[in-house]
Amino acid sequence: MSNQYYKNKSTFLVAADCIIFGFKDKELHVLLTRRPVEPMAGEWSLMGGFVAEDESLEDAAKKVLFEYTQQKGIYMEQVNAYGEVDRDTGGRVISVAFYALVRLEEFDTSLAQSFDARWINIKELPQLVFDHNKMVEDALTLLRFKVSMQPIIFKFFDEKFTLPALQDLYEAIYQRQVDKRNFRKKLSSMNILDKLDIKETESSKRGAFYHRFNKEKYKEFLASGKYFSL
Amino acid sequence: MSNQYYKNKSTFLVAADCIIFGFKDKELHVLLTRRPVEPMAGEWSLMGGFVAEDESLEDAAKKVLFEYTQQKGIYMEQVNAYGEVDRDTGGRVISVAFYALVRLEEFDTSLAQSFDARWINIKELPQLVFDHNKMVEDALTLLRFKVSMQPIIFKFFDEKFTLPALQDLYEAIYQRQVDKRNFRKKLSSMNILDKLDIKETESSKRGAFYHRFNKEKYKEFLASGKYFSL
DNA sequence: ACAAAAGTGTTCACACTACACCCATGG
DNA sequence: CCATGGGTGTAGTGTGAACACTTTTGT
Repeated sequence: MSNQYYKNKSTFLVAADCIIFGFKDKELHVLLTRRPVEPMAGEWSLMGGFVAEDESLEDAAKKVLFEYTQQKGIYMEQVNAYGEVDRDTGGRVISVAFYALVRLEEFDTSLAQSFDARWINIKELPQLVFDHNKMVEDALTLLRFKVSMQPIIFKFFDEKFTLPALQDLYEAIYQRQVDKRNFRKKLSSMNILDKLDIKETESSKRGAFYHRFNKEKYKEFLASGKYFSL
Repeated sequence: MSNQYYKNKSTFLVAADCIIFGFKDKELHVLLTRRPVEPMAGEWSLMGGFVAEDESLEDAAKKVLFEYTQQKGIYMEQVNAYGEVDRDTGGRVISVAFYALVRLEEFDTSLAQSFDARWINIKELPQLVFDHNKMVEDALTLLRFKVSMQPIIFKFFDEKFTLPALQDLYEAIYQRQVDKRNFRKKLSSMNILDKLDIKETESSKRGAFYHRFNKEKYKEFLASGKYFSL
Protein backbone atom coordinates (compact mmCIF):
# COMPACT_ATOMS: atom_id res chain seq x y z
CA MET A 1 0.00 0.00 0.00
CA SER A 2 2.90 2.34 0.74
CA ASN A 3 4.03 4.66 -2.00
CA GLN A 4 7.32 3.95 -3.75
CA TYR A 5 8.99 7.03 -2.27
CA TYR A 6 8.29 5.71 1.19
CA LYS A 7 10.27 2.51 0.63
CA ASN A 8 13.64 1.89 2.19
CA LYS A 9 12.85 4.11 5.15
CA SER A 10 13.17 2.91 8.73
CA THR A 11 10.04 1.99 10.60
CA PHE A 12 9.45 2.17 14.33
CA LEU A 13 7.41 0.69 17.08
CA VAL A 14 5.04 3.35 18.33
CA ALA A 15 3.53 3.27 21.80
CA ALA A 16 0.83 5.31 23.51
CA ASP A 17 1.52 5.95 27.20
CA CYS A 18 -1.17 7.37 29.44
CA ILE A 19 -0.78 9.65 32.43
CA ILE A 20 -4.09 8.91 34.15
CA PHE A 21 -4.94 11.55 36.74
CA GLY A 22 -7.51 11.15 39.47
CA PHE A 23 -8.52 13.11 42.58
CA LYS A 24 -8.58 11.26 45.89
CA ASP A 25 -8.00 12.12 49.57
CA LYS A 26 -7.61 15.79 48.70
CA GLU A 27 -4.61 14.97 46.53
CA LEU A 28 -3.92 14.49 42.85
CA HIS A 29 -3.03 10.90 42.01
CA VAL A 30 -1.64 9.05 39.00
CA LEU A 31 -2.48 5.48 38.09
CA LEU A 32 0.73 3.45 37.92
CA THR A 33 1.45 -0.20 37.43
CA ARG A 34 4.27 -2.64 37.88
CA ARG A 35 5.63 -3.11 34.38
CA PRO A 36 4.65 -6.63 33.34
CA VAL A 37 7.30 -7.31 30.69
CA GLU A 38 11.03 -7.19 30.27
CA PRO A 39 13.07 -5.08 30.32
CA MET A 40 12.47 -3.41 33.68
CA ALA A 41 9.73 -5.87 34.58
CA GLY A 42 8.35 -5.12 38.03
CA GLU A 43 9.36 -1.45 38.02
CA TRP A 44 6.83 1.37 38.29
CA SER A 45 5.50 2.42 34.92
CA LEU A 46 2.77 4.37 33.22
CA MET A 47 -0.02 2.50 31.48
CA GLY A 48 0.81 1.99 27.84
CA GLY A 49 0.40 -0.10 24.76
CA PHE A 50 1.67 -0.34 21.22
CA VAL A 51 -0.20 1.34 18.42
CA ALA A 52 -1.70 -1.10 15.94
CA GLU A 53 -1.70 -0.80 12.17
CA ASP A 54 -5.32 0.29 11.88
CA GLU A 55 -5.40 2.65 14.86
CA SER A 56 -4.78 6.34 15.23
CA LEU A 57 -2.62 7.46 18.14
CA GLU A 58 -5.77 8.63 19.93
CA ASP A 59 -7.44 5.28 19.35
CA ALA A 60 -4.48 3.50 20.89
CA ALA A 61 -4.54 5.76 23.94
CA LYS A 62 -8.30 5.31 24.31
CA LYS A 63 -7.84 1.56 24.18
CA VAL A 64 -5.29 1.72 26.98
CA LEU A 65 -7.56 3.97 29.02
CA PHE A 66 -10.55 1.73 28.61
CA GLU A 67 -8.54 -1.35 29.42
CA TYR A 68 -7.47 0.02 32.78
CA THR A 69 -10.51 2.06 33.80
CA GLN A 70 -13.49 0.62 31.90
CA GLN A 71 -14.66 4.20 31.57
CA LYS A 72 -15.76 5.60 28.20
CA GLY A 73 -15.66 9.22 27.15
CA ILE A 74 -12.67 10.04 29.31
CA TYR A 75 -11.15 13.45 28.76
CA MET A 76 -7.81 12.95 27.12
CA GLU A 77 -5.18 15.15 25.57
CA GLN A 78 -1.88 14.58 23.85
CA VAL A 79 1.16 15.72 25.76
CA ASN A 80 4.12 15.08 23.52
CA ALA A 81 6.00 12.51 21.49
CA TYR A 82 9.17 11.04 22.95
CA GLY A 83 11.75 9.72 20.56
CA GLU A 84 15.23 9.57 22.02
CA VAL A 85 17.11 6.69 20.46
CA ASP A 86 17.77 4.90 23.74
CA ARG A 87 14.72 5.92 25.70
CA ASP A 88 13.38 2.36 25.80
CA THR A 89 16.12 -0.11 26.70
CA GLY A 90 14.18 -2.94 25.07
CA GLY A 91 14.28 -1.56 21.53
CA ARG A 92 13.68 1.53 19.46
CA VAL A 93 10.25 2.81 20.42
CA ILE A 94 8.66 6.16 19.74
CA SER A 95 6.17 6.91 22.46
CA VAL A 96 3.34 9.39 22.41
CA ALA A 97 2.06 10.44 25.82
CA PHE A 98 -1.51 11.39 26.64
CA TYR A 99 -2.90 12.59 29.91
CA ALA A 100 -6.42 11.68 30.97
CA LEU A 101 -8.78 12.81 33.71
CA VAL A 102 -10.85 10.09 35.34
CA ARG A 103 -13.71 10.24 37.80
CA LEU A 104 -12.61 8.28 40.82
CA GLU A 105 -16.11 8.06 42.32
CA GLU A 106 -16.96 5.51 39.67
CA PHE A 107 -13.63 3.74 39.54
CA ASP A 108 -13.66 0.01 40.08
CA THR A 109 -10.80 -0.77 42.44
CA SER A 110 -10.96 -4.50 41.79
CA LEU A 111 -9.91 -3.75 38.23
CA ALA A 112 -6.84 -1.95 39.39
CA GLN A 113 -5.85 -4.91 41.52
CA SER A 114 -6.04 -7.37 38.67
CA PHE A 115 -3.55 -5.18 36.78
CA ASP A 116 -1.35 -4.60 39.78
CA ALA A 117 -2.17 -0.92 39.38
CA ARG A 118 -2.20 1.68 42.13
CA TRP A 119 -3.17 5.30 42.55
CA ILE A 120 -0.05 7.16 43.59
CA ASN A 121 -0.05 10.63 45.09
CA ILE A 122 1.85 12.90 42.71
CA LYS A 123 3.76 14.27 45.68
CA GLU A 124 5.17 10.78 46.27
CA LEU A 125 5.95 9.74 42.73
CA PRO A 126 8.50 6.90 42.63
CA GLN A 127 11.14 6.46 39.99
CA LEU A 128 9.48 5.21 36.83
CA VAL A 129 10.87 3.25 33.90
CA PHE A 130 12.54 4.93 30.92
CA ASP A 131 11.48 8.57 30.52
CA HIS A 132 8.11 8.18 32.20
CA ASN A 133 8.96 10.64 34.98
CA LYS A 134 9.56 13.28 32.33
CA MET A 135 6.22 12.40 30.75
CA VAL A 136 4.39 12.90 34.03
CA GLU A 137 6.19 16.19 34.55
CA ASP A 138 5.22 17.40 31.07
CA ALA A 139 1.66 16.20 31.55
CA LEU A 140 1.37 18.12 34.81
CA THR A 141 2.64 21.29 33.19
CA LEU A 142 0.11 20.94 30.41
CA LEU A 143 -2.68 20.03 32.82
CA ARG A 144 -2.01 23.13 34.89
CA PHE A 145 -2.06 25.29 31.83
CA LYS A 146 -5.28 23.79 30.52
CA VAL A 147 -7.07 23.92 33.86
CA SER A 148 -6.35 27.63 34.07
CA MET A 149 -7.77 28.22 30.59
CA GLN A 150 -10.62 25.79 30.13
CA PRO A 151 -13.29 24.31 32.39
CA ILE A 152 -11.74 20.83 32.42
CA ILE A 153 -11.29 20.66 36.19
CA PHE A 154 -14.92 19.54 36.40
CA LYS A 155 -14.03 16.38 34.51
CA PHE A 156 -12.45 14.99 37.66
CA PHE A 157 -15.95 14.77 39.13
CA ASP A 158 -18.94 12.70 38.26
CA GLU A 159 -21.35 15.55 37.55
CA LYS A 160 -21.73 17.06 41.01
CA PHE A 161 -19.16 18.33 43.49
CA THR A 162 -18.88 20.66 46.45
CA LEU A 163 -16.98 23.92 46.39
CA PRO A 164 -14.60 22.85 49.15
CA ALA A 165 -13.76 19.71 47.16
CA LEU A 166 -13.26 21.73 43.99
CA GLN A 167 -10.91 24.02 45.83
CA ASP A 168 -8.99 21.10 47.32
CA LEU A 169 -8.56 19.73 43.82
CA TYR A 170 -7.41 23.08 42.52
CA GLU A 171 -4.88 23.31 45.31
CA ALA A 172 -3.69 19.76 44.65
CA ILE A 173 -3.16 20.51 40.96
CA TYR A 174 -1.18 23.68 41.54
CA GLN A 175 0.34 22.68 44.85
CA ARG A 176 -0.47 25.98 46.47
CA GLN A 177 -3.09 27.26 48.85
CA VAL A 178 -5.70 29.74 47.73
CA ASP A 179 -8.11 31.91 49.69
CA LYS A 180 -11.56 30.39 49.63
CA ARG A 181 -13.35 33.72 49.38
CA ASN A 182 -11.32 34.71 46.33
CA PHE A 183 -11.72 31.26 44.81
CA ARG A 184 -15.49 31.32 45.21
CA LYS A 185 -15.71 34.90 44.01
CA LYS A 186 -13.96 34.03 40.77
CA LEU A 187 -16.24 31.06 40.19
CA SER A 188 -19.43 32.92 40.99
CA SER A 189 -18.42 35.84 38.77
CA MET A 190 -18.42 33.46 35.81
CA ASN A 191 -21.87 32.17 36.61
CA ILE A 192 -21.28 28.76 35.10
CA LEU A 193 -22.33 26.58 38.04
CA ASP A 194 -25.70 25.42 39.32
CA LYS A 195 -26.07 25.21 43.06
CA LEU A 196 -28.11 22.12 43.95
CA ASP A 197 -30.41 21.73 46.94
CA ILE A 198 -28.55 18.67 48.23
CA LYS A 199 -25.65 18.68 50.61
CA GLU A 200 -22.66 16.42 50.90
CA THR A 201 -22.44 15.55 54.59
CA GLU A 202 -19.65 13.03 54.82
CA SER A 203 -16.74 15.36 55.15
CA SER A 204 -18.29 17.91 57.48
CA LYS A 205 -21.03 18.26 60.05
CA ARG A 206 -22.68 21.27 58.53
CA GLY A 207 -22.50 19.83 55.02
CA ALA A 208 -21.54 21.57 51.78
CA PHE A 209 -23.94 22.20 48.94
CA TYR A 210 -23.37 20.25 45.76
CA HIS A 211 -22.79 22.20 42.58
CA ARG A 212 -22.89 21.22 38.95
CA PHE A 213 -21.10 22.57 35.89
CA ASN A 214 -23.72 24.00 33.55
CA LYS A 215 -22.72 23.69 29.90
CA GLU A 216 -25.44 26.06 28.72
CA LYS A 217 -24.42 28.77 31.15
CA TYR A 218 -20.83 28.26 30.06
CA LYS A 219 -21.81 28.82 26.41
CA GLU A 220 -23.55 32.04 27.36
CA PHE A 221 -20.49 33.06 29.32
CA LEU A 222 -18.30 32.52 26.24
CA ALA A 223 -20.82 34.24 24.01
CA SER A 224 -20.56 37.33 26.19
CA GLY A 225 -16.94 37.65 25.07
CA LYS A 226 -15.38 36.56 28.36
CA TYR A 227 -12.75 33.87 28.73
CA PHE A 228 -12.57 31.17 31.34
CA SER A 229 -9.77 31.66 33.83
CA LEU A 230 -8.97 29.89 37.07
CA MET B 1 18.16 -5.90 19.43
CA SER B 2 14.46 -5.64 20.13
CA ASN B 3 13.15 -7.46 23.15
CA GLN B 4 11.00 -10.53 22.62
CA TYR B 5 7.88 -8.80 23.96
CA TYR B 6 8.19 -6.19 21.27
CA LYS B 7 7.94 -8.71 18.45
CA ASN B 8 4.86 -9.09 16.31
CA LYS B 9 3.92 -5.45 16.78
CA SER B 10 3.26 -3.12 13.88
CA THR B 11 5.91 -0.63 12.94
CA PHE B 12 5.43 2.75 11.32
CA LEU B 13 7.17 5.29 9.19
CA VAL B 14 7.80 8.34 11.33
CA ALA B 15 8.30 11.79 9.85
CA ALA B 16 9.38 15.10 11.31
CA ASP B 17 7.60 18.09 9.77
CA CYS B 18 8.79 21.61 10.45
CA ILE B 19 6.80 24.80 10.68
CA ILE B 20 9.57 27.30 10.01
CA PHE B 21 8.58 30.80 11.05
CA GLY B 22 10.32 33.95 9.95
CA PHE B 23 9.64 37.70 10.19
CA LYS B 24 9.67 39.71 6.99
CA ASP B 25 7.94 42.82 5.63
CA LYS B 26 6.27 43.39 9.00
CA GLU B 27 4.48 40.06 8.72
CA LEU B 28 4.97 36.55 10.05
CA HIS B 29 5.90 34.09 7.31
CA VAL B 30 6.20 30.32 7.01
CA LEU B 31 8.65 28.52 4.78
CA LEU B 32 6.74 26.25 2.39
CA THR B 33 7.76 24.12 -0.53
CA ARG B 34 6.19 22.36 -3.46
CA ARG B 35 6.05 18.75 -2.39
CA PRO B 36 8.65 16.92 -4.48
CA VAL B 37 7.25 13.39 -4.32
CA GLU B 38 4.05 11.53 -4.95
CA PRO B 39 1.36 11.54 -3.74
CA MET B 40 0.35 15.19 -3.95
CA ALA B 41 3.57 16.14 -5.76
CA GLY B 42 3.61 19.84 -6.61
CA GLU B 43 1.21 20.84 -3.83
CA TRP B 44 2.19 23.21 -1.03
CA SER B 45 3.73 21.42 1.90
CA LEU B 46 5.73 21.92 5.06
CA MET B 47 9.36 20.91 5.13
CA GLY B 48 9.73 17.39 6.36
CA GLY B 49 11.70 14.20 6.35
CA PHE B 50 11.59 10.68 7.64
CA VAL B 51 13.20 9.80 10.91
CA ALA B 52 16.16 7.44 10.55
CA GLU B 53 16.95 4.47 12.74
CA ASP B 54 19.75 6.18 14.69
CA GLU B 55 18.08 9.58 15.10
CA SER B 56 15.89 11.04 17.79
CA LEU B 57 12.81 12.97 16.69
CA GLU B 58 14.63 16.20 17.52
CA ASP B 59 17.64 15.12 15.48
CA ALA B 60 15.42 14.46 12.49
CA ALA B 61 13.78 17.86 12.79
CA LYS B 62 17.17 19.57 13.16
CA LYS B 63 18.38 17.80 10.04
CA VAL B 64 15.39 19.10 8.10
CA LEU B 65 15.93 22.59 9.46
CA PHE B 66 19.59 22.63 8.59
CA GLU B 67 18.94 21.28 5.13
CA TYR B 68 16.60 24.13 4.27
CA THR B 69 18.14 27.01 6.17
CA GLN B 70 21.81 26.12 6.72
CA GLN B 71 21.43 27.74 10.14
CA LYS B 72 22.61 25.96 13.28
CA GLY B 73 21.26 26.47 16.77
CA ILE B 74 17.78 27.32 15.57
CA TYR B 75 15.15 27.56 18.28
CA MET B 76 12.84 24.61 17.88
CA GLU B 77 9.99 23.12 19.82
CA GLN B 78 7.77 20.13 19.42
CA VAL B 79 4.16 20.87 18.59
CA ASN B 80 2.39 17.53 18.50
CA ALA B 81 2.35 14.09 16.97
CA TYR B 82 -0.17 13.41 14.22
CA GLY B 83 -1.28 9.87 13.72
CA GLU B 84 -4.63 9.54 12.01
CA VAL B 85 -4.68 6.35 9.97
CA ASP B 86 -5.33 8.07 6.65
CA ARG B 87 -3.56 11.34 7.24
CA ASP B 88 -0.93 10.61 4.60
CA THR B 89 -2.50 9.23 1.43
CA GLY B 90 0.78 7.59 0.41
CA GLY B 91 0.99 5.22 3.35
CA ARG B 92 0.74 4.94 7.10
CA VAL B 93 2.96 7.67 8.51
CA ILE B 94 3.12 9.07 12.01
CA SER B 95 4.30 12.64 11.85
CA VAL B 96 5.75 14.75 14.61
CA ALA B 97 5.59 18.49 14.03
CA PHE B 98 8.12 21.03 15.27
CA TYR B 99 8.02 24.75 14.92
CA ALA B 100 11.22 26.73 14.51
CA LEU B 101 12.14 30.39 14.60
CA VAL B 102 14.70 31.52 12.06
CA ARG B 103 16.53 34.78 11.65
CA LEU B 104 15.67 36.07 8.20
CA GLU B 105 18.48 38.65 8.13
CA GLU B 106 20.92 35.83 7.61
CA PHE B 107 18.78 33.66 5.38
CA ASP B 108 20.24 32.69 2.05
CA THR B 109 17.48 33.13 -0.50
CA SER B 110 19.35 31.21 -3.20
CA LEU B 111 19.00 28.15 -1.00
CA ALA B 112 15.26 28.51 -0.91
CA GLN B 113 15.13 28.72 -4.69
CA SER B 114 17.01 25.51 -5.18
CA PHE B 115 14.41 23.75 -3.04
CA ASP B 116 11.46 25.53 -4.64
CA ALA B 117 10.74 26.96 -1.23
CA ARG B 118 9.00 30.24 -0.50
CA TRP B 119 8.23 32.40 2.49
CA ILE B 120 4.48 32.69 2.69
CA ASN B 121 2.66 35.28 4.77
CA ILE B 122 0.63 33.42 7.38
CA LYS B 123 -2.34 35.61 6.50
CA GLU B 124 -2.25 34.15 3.00
CA LEU B 125 -1.65 30.51 3.77
CA PRO B 126 -2.66 28.25 0.85
CA GLN B 127 -4.12 24.81 1.21
CA LEU B 128 -1.39 22.41 2.23
CA VAL B 129 -1.06 18.66 1.78
CA PHE B 130 -2.49 16.19 4.28
CA ASP B 131 -3.02 17.70 7.74
CA HIS B 132 -0.30 20.34 7.38
CA ASN B 133 -2.77 23.21 7.77
CA LYS B 134 -3.74 21.83 11.13
CA MET B 135 -0.06 21.56 12.06
CA VAL B 136 0.51 25.22 11.23
CA GLU B 137 -2.57 26.18 13.21
CA ASP B 138 -1.39 24.21 16.24
CA ALA B 139 2.12 25.61 15.89
CA LEU B 140 0.77 29.16 15.85
CA THR B 141 -1.29 28.54 18.97
CA LEU B 142 1.75 27.17 20.76
CA LEU B 143 3.99 29.95 19.46
CA ARG B 144 1.60 32.60 20.74
CA PHE B 145 1.47 30.96 24.11
CA LYS B 146 5.23 30.61 24.37
CA VAL B 147 5.93 34.15 23.20
CA SER B 148 3.69 35.48 25.94
CA MET B 149 5.49 33.46 28.58
CA GLN B 150 9.14 33.29 27.56
CA PRO B 151 11.56 35.66 25.83
CA ILE B 152 11.67 33.70 22.59
CA ILE B 153 10.45 36.53 20.39
CA PHE B 154 14.04 37.77 20.26
CA LYS B 155 15.05 34.61 18.44
CA PHE B 156 13.50 35.99 15.28
CA PHE B 157 16.30 38.56 15.21
CA ASP B 158 20.01 38.25 14.74
CA GLU B 159 21.09 39.76 18.05
CA LYS B 160 19.97 43.37 17.60
CA PHE B 161 16.61 44.83 16.69
CA THR B 162 14.68 48.06 16.97
CA LEU B 163 11.66 48.51 19.20
CA PRO B 164 9.37 49.40 16.29
CA ALA B 165 10.41 46.18 14.55
CA LEU B 166 9.87 44.17 17.72
CA GLN B 167 6.41 45.62 18.05
CA ASP B 168 5.60 44.92 14.41
CA LEU B 169 6.63 41.31 14.99
CA TYR B 170 4.53 41.09 18.13
CA GLU B 171 1.54 42.44 16.24
CA ALA B 172 2.13 40.01 13.38
CA ILE B 173 2.25 37.05 15.75
CA TYR B 174 -0.94 37.96 17.57
CA GLN B 175 -2.65 39.69 14.65
CA ARG B 176 -3.68 42.64 16.73
CA GLN B 177 -2.50 46.20 17.21
CA VAL B 178 -0.99 47.35 20.46
CA ASP B 179 -0.25 50.80 21.81
CA LYS B 180 3.44 51.56 21.43
CA ARG B 181 3.69 53.40 24.74
CA ASN B 182 2.21 50.46 26.61
CA PHE B 183 4.33 47.99 24.69
CA ARG B 184 7.54 49.87 25.48
CA LYS B 185 6.52 50.40 29.08
CA LYS B 186 6.11 46.68 29.63
CA LEU B 187 9.48 45.93 28.07
CA SER B 188 11.32 48.61 29.97
CA SER B 189 9.72 47.53 33.26
CA MET B 190 11.40 44.16 32.85
CA ASN B 191 14.80 45.73 32.26
CA ILE B 192 16.08 42.91 30.08
CA LEU B 193 17.20 44.90 27.05
CA ASP B 194 20.33 46.88 26.29
CA LYS B 195 19.87 50.03 24.28
CA LEU B 196 22.73 50.37 21.81
CA ASP B 197 24.19 53.61 20.49
CA ILE B 198 23.57 52.68 16.88
CA LYS B 199 20.46 53.44 14.91
CA GLU B 200 18.72 51.57 12.16
CA THR B 201 18.05 54.18 9.48
CA GLU B 202 16.59 52.24 6.60
CA SER B 203 12.97 52.25 7.59
CA SER B 204 12.74 55.82 8.86
CA LYS B 205 14.42 59.18 8.52
CA ARG B 206 14.96 59.76 12.18
CA GLY B 207 16.23 56.24 12.76
CA ALA B 208 15.40 53.88 15.61
CA PHE B 209 17.87 52.76 18.23
CA TYR B 210 18.94 49.16 18.13
CA HIS B 211 18.35 47.08 21.24
CA ARG B 212 19.72 43.77 22.35
CA PHE B 213 18.30 41.07 24.58
CA ASN B 214 20.57 40.76 27.63
CA LYS B 215 20.69 37.23 28.99
CA GLU B 216 22.35 38.31 32.23
CA LYS B 217 19.74 40.97 32.92
CA TYR B 218 17.08 38.39 32.17
CA LYS B 219 18.56 36.01 34.75
CA GLU B 220 18.50 38.77 37.35
CA PHE B 221 14.92 39.51 36.40
CA LEU B 222 13.96 35.88 36.99
CA ALA B 223 15.98 35.74 40.19
CA SER B 224 13.94 38.64 41.55
CA GLY B 225 10.90 36.34 41.43
CA LYS B 226 9.21 38.02 38.46
CA TYR B 227 7.94 36.18 35.40
CA PHE B 228 8.30 37.20 31.79
CA SER B 229 5.06 38.27 30.22
CA LEU B 230 4.32 39.93 26.90
C1' DA C 1 -20.82 23.69 74.78
C1' DC C 2 -17.47 22.98 71.65
C1' DA C 3 -15.02 21.44 67.68
C1' DA C 4 -14.90 21.46 62.67
C1' DA C 5 -15.80 22.83 58.39
C1' DA C 6 -19.04 26.04 55.39
C1' DG C 7 -20.08 30.26 53.99
C1' DT C 8 -19.74 35.39 53.16
C1' DG C 9 -17.58 41.38 51.71
C1' DT C 10 -14.42 44.95 51.79
C1' DT C 11 -10.16 47.31 51.10
C1' DC C 12 -5.82 48.03 48.87
C1' DA C 13 -2.19 47.65 45.55
C1' DC C 14 -0.88 46.94 41.15
C1' DA C 15 -1.34 46.09 36.23
C1' DC C 16 -3.59 47.11 31.99
C1' DT C 17 -5.88 50.56 28.97
C1' DA C 18 -6.64 54.64 26.68
C1' DC C 19 -4.93 58.61 25.03
C1' DA C 20 -1.81 63.16 22.30
C1' DC C 21 2.03 65.65 21.51
C1' DC C 22 6.98 66.75 20.41
C1' DC C 23 11.40 65.18 18.09
C1' DA C 24 14.78 64.15 14.52
C1' DT C 25 15.82 63.67 9.87
C1' DG C 26 15.88 63.25 4.66
C1' DG C 27 14.12 65.00 0.76
C1' DC D 1 9.53 73.31 5.48
C1' DC D 2 7.10 69.35 5.59
C1' DA D 3 6.20 64.51 5.71
C1' DT D 4 7.42 60.32 8.08
C1' DG D 5 8.10 57.47 11.63
C1' DG D 6 10.47 57.54 16.64
C1' DG D 7 9.96 58.50 21.13
C1' DT D 8 7.71 59.85 25.70
C1' DG D 9 3.92 60.33 30.54
C1' DT D 10 -0.43 60.39 33.01
C1' DA D 11 -4.96 59.38 34.63
C1' DG D 12 -8.61 56.03 35.13
C1' DT D 13 -10.34 51.49 35.49
C1' DG D 14 -10.47 46.72 36.51
C1' DT D 15 -8.43 42.57 38.46
C1' DG D 16 -5.99 39.84 41.88
C1' DA D 17 -4.53 39.53 46.84
C1' DA D 18 -5.08 40.07 51.67
C1' DC D 19 -7.87 39.60 55.43
C1' DA D 20 -11.85 37.74 59.99
C1' DC D 21 -15.98 36.58 61.57
C1' DT D 22 -20.61 34.08 61.74
C1' DT D 23 -23.27 29.80 60.80
C1' DT D 24 -24.46 25.03 61.16
C1' DT D 25 -24.51 20.69 63.25
C1' DG D 26 -22.78 16.23 65.21
C1' DT D 27 -20.76 14.67 69.28
